[in-house]
Amino acid sequence: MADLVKKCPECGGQNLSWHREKGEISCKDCGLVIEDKMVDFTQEWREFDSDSGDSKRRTGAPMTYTQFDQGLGTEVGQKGDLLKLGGKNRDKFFRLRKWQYRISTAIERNLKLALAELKRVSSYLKLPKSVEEESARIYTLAVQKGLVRGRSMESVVAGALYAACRRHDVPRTLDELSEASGIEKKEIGRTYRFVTRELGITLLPSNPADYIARFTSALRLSAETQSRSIKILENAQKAELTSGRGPTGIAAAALYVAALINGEKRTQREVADVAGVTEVTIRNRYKELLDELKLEKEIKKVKKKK
DNA sequence: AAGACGAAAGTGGTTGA
DNA sequence: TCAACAACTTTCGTCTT
Repeated sequence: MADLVKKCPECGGQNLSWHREKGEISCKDCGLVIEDKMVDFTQEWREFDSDSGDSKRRTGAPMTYTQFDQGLGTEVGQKGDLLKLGGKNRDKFFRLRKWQYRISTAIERNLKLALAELKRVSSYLKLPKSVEEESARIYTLAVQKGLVRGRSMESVVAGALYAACRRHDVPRTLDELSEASGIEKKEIGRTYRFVTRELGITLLPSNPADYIARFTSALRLSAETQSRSIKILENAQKAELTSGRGPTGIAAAALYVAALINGEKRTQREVADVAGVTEVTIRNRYKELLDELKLEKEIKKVKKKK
């Protein structure tokens, strides 16, 4: 990480120091802070015993990403340092401080606004705190990488939230994000893809099963139907019906079939609405499910009971 | 009359030359 | 950069309950 920057852009000196605790790289010659508010992302996977723990662990005081500067603000030059410098250097120092100030306040102002927006959307969707933190982290990274330039702040916020939801296995559909944030669906999708690619965040395609719980309660179906649909999903995955398809469509179809079998019929329209897909998609998935999983018998059984 | 079904044409995004 | 392509949607007509 430290080797990304080898020379000080201001004075050309190579005497850089990396303060891990402060999260910054600065030049020891002229005092310019080159990288600010960096975060050490590498992970130590093991902690051998409680003694080595303290030295391996990289977290210090609690740091939260939902505070706009994470409590890690940096300023160029303290009073004490200035007194040691001669006139010429002192001028330089003031210039640098002004410059740095401008940049950091711009970023911080942006972050402050963005995090307010993020909190608003997050509470609208009733997302857990962990997701909010995660998305704030993603957004902060995006800002530092300059990924927000040319994009609206709101859309990047929405994209970060979407990514964080996926990471925490509490997926919300793009439609829901879109409704909560007022950003167009495709715009969210676009920034989401862009941001995750640029930040190297890899995400598994979301699992249809993660949607089931929410859909079940939205349709007020029984717990049996829910577990039934999850079984159907498992079989569908074995039959390789799930790859390449939209996870919401699969989840919706599985739930629809399960409801049918358990005699809690919902119309395709109802299921389609809560899942955010069309009836047609449900029909297609539904048909595939019947073909591959031999569920016809079970459905007929229910029909006979009538 | 409402829901289920299927065909056909359109949309936005990915992929591979 | 463009064209082919897959998944999904929209729309609409027909069949079933």
